[in-house]
Parts: sequence; structure tokens; C-alpha cells
Amino acid sequence: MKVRVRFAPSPTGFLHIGGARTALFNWLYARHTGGTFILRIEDTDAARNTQQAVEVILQGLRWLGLYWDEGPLTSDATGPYKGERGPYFQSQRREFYQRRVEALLARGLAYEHEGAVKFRMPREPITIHDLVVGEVVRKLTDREELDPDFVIQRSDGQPVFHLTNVVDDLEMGITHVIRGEDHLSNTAKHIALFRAFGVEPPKYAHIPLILNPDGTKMSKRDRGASLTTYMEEGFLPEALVNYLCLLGWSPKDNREKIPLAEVIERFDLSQILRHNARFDFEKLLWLQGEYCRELPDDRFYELSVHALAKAGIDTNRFDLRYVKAALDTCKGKIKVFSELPAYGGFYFRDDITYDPEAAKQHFTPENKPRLQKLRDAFARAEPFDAPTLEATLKATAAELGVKPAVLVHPVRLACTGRTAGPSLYHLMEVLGREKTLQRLDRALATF
RNA sequence: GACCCUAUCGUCUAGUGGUUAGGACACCACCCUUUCACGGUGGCGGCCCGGGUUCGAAUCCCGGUAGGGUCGCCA
Repeated sequence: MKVRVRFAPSPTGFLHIGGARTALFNWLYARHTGGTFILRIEDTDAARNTQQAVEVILQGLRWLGLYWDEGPLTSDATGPYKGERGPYFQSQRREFYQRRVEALLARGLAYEHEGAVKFRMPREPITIHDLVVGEVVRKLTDREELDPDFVIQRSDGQPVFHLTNVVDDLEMGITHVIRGEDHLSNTAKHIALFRAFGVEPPKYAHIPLILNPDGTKMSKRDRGASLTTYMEEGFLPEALVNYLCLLGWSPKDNREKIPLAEVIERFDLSQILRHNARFDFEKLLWLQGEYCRELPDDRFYELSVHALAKAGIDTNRFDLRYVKAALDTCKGKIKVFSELPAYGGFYFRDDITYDPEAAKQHFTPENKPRLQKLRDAFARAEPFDAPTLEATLKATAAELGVKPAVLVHPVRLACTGRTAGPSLYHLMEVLGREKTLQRLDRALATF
């Protein structure tokens, strides 16, 4: 039997990082087995769902590279879709639910209650054979003992999650339900529903949740909870995907950075860990740095220009060769593109503001004549390239009887306004003689 | 309150009865070095607790504790 899995988010306006991982694991399993990955939008809560909220999900999944084999083609619920089992928006599937509710009603497996329809839930414990968690025997809670039956259709006629979820999984021929562990307790209800419809439930795999660094539940407003922030901060999808693979799954050979193709090859549900994982932002950042450093130049330029533009720095005003040369000195140094404006923005503006703390330390009366002497040496340096500038600076330092570092810091501060940045000699070469001397003169005039 | 899941360095993990408990991130030190990164070397640091089973338990069983989840006319 061909594997059919689905990611079934509710359009709430954001895509939770845990949801992204759920999508990833579904996608990985589909790719591993040669199965079908389906995207289904659970937009039954009409009041809350907007097309824009759907767009967030589609864009997020596309950004991650998790393309679906069946599902919507656009965020329009009534719009086109691919796949034989559509539509893939629950809001467009009313008749499926209606028909199923009527069937249950007709067979006495459901009944009306105050205008709503309730399902007759079995009183006996239900055993869930979970591919990740193992065998789980779910008993009724004390509140459920009082009334085990649950609403499947609201008094306004709208179907409820448990019903729509099960009906769609059934109609869409889902073979494996891979979802967050927060649904484990609900699974007994779903199994009971499947049985009431006279079919075998799909296989279940409940994956552990992603928690905040402090171990608490990661909710909407927690840092890093929304996929959008990673997109906006300039993370690379391949880095985030790699990191997410390592949360609850392991290649078991001590590797951290692992090509997605290999994950697909080795991934299996039985290897998924059973415990929740805390989100380690630092480790993601490290992986991000690894991927960022190895980026092909063209993609690095493209993402850099975009990040700079977002910070109000228009690189189009500069010669393309200058822009590329400038960015080359930043590559391998920054980890996330959101760092770039602060790190390499000085290439693209002349109104350098000096780090006050550093200015106090390096723009001293003692350093002024030294910097002046170096400035004059730079004015004569020929050619104006990194090796010559380095030799010039070191020779000047020797003449002055100081260590090169004594000159390096004030020069860097004058050119960039900061104490950390790209290689000093290379950044001066990129700036060129004119700008470099201008900046040194400007700095010399401030103290 | 009830039900369910989980428990290895701070964090992510390897480990399935016999290991000096391995790796990665982070942290610290040193090296490299024009700053910062990168890289290299070394270091710090862990089997939640208590019972059992066994010659032997991180590993199996039971109990506790802790964390997480669920019990909705939200999904």
C-alpha cells in the first residue's frame, strides 16, 4: 500500500515552528517511502480564518522546500488544487461531513442534543498502536466518565475538528497520521470514529513537542515560535530544516550537518525520539553559520542585497563590482543576514557613527599623530591593495615603535565605526583610496 | 481532579545488561591572527530519586518526583 500522509494546519495567521517540524517529518516520511505528501487546510473556524492566514502557511512550506503532492495551489479556498481527493480546504468539504453525520445518526451511533450532534463514544479503554510512542491504552478521564460522548456537529450545523479530521483522513486515504503529541489523547476519539465508519484507522505516529529553552510550552508569542521570524531574520531554510531534523531524530553517527537527501534516505518513524525537545537557538545559529559560509556567491549576494535593502540600504546606487567586493569580505563572517546591515553597512554610507566606547579608547591625543602619519602613508601607498596596505601599516607601526594593533583599531573605527568587522586591509582596498582617506580625515577631525 | 506521554552533561543527542558513558552547541583556557569570526588543541560538565530483577542496570520491572500533553459546540 502506497503511503499517504498529510499536514493539516489550521490557518491562524502564523506557522508554528513545531508545526513546521510536523510538516517536515510528514514530508520526510513521504519522500522516504515514495509516498504522497498532502496539504490540507483545516479552516472550519470560519470567523478566524482568512486567506492571508492561509498564505502564511503556503509561503512557509514553500520557503522550507516542503512541496506537497496534493493540495491547494493558491490560498483561495475555492481556488484550484492538485490531487484527486479534493477539495483540500475543509470549508469546501461540508457535504462530506454532512453525509457522515447523517450516516452515524441513521445507525444510532450519534444523536442530537440541544441542537448539536454528539457521537456515542465507547466507554471501554481504547488501545492506540503508535509508531513512535508504542502501545497506549487510553482510559476515560473523570470528566469523560460523566459524559463520554462528544460533539461532532455544532448547533449551528458546523462540523467539529474531530469529525472533519477523521472524515478527511478517511476520504483522502491517509495511511499514516504523523502529528504532534498534543493529539495523542484525542486519538482514542478518532479511532472510535473510524470504527464507527466501519474502517480501520490509519497508523499513528505522535511526535514529541518543541518546547521553549526553559522547558515551558512554546506558545504563539514566544521567541522563535513563528516560522516567519526565521524568514525575516535571514535564516537559510536548509539550515533550519537541518536543525529541525535533529530535534527528535538523529542520524546516529555523530553528524550534525547532514544533507537532506541523506535524511530522506535514513529517516523512519520508529527512530523518532519519544521525549519533547527544547529549542536551542544557539545551535541553530551555529548550523546557520555553517550553511551561510558555504553558500554559492550568487545566492549570498542576492540574500545580502535583500537584507541590506530591508534595512534601508540601497546597493543599487553602487557599482556592482564594488557591491560584490564588499560582500565578499563579509561572507564567512556573518551567520544570519540580519547581521549584515550592522556588519557591512559602512560600505554603503559615509555618515559613520563611531562606537562611543571604542572612540574613547582609540581616538586619543596620543593616537592622533600616529593616525595622521599612517593616513599620509596610505595616501602614498601604491597600489592601494590589501597586501600593500598591510605592509604600509606594519612599516608605519615599526617606525612609530608601536605594535600594529595600536594603529589597526583606530583605523578600523574610522573606516567602519565599529571594533569588529571584515579584514581591515581588505575592507580598505574595497573602499578605495579616496573613501579611506576621507574617513580617516573625518575621524581625525573629531578628536 | 482524572487520563496519557516523557526523563543521559546547561541544551540537542549516541547508547537497547558488562563502555574510561561517545559526539555536537554553549561555556572556559591556549594556539592561529589586523578586529571579529573560522579553524586547531585541551578543559568543565550527565545517566532525576528510591526500591527490586541480575554475578552485573543508563539500559528490564515497580513506586515516587519532575516536566509536557489532553479531558471545549477551538483546532
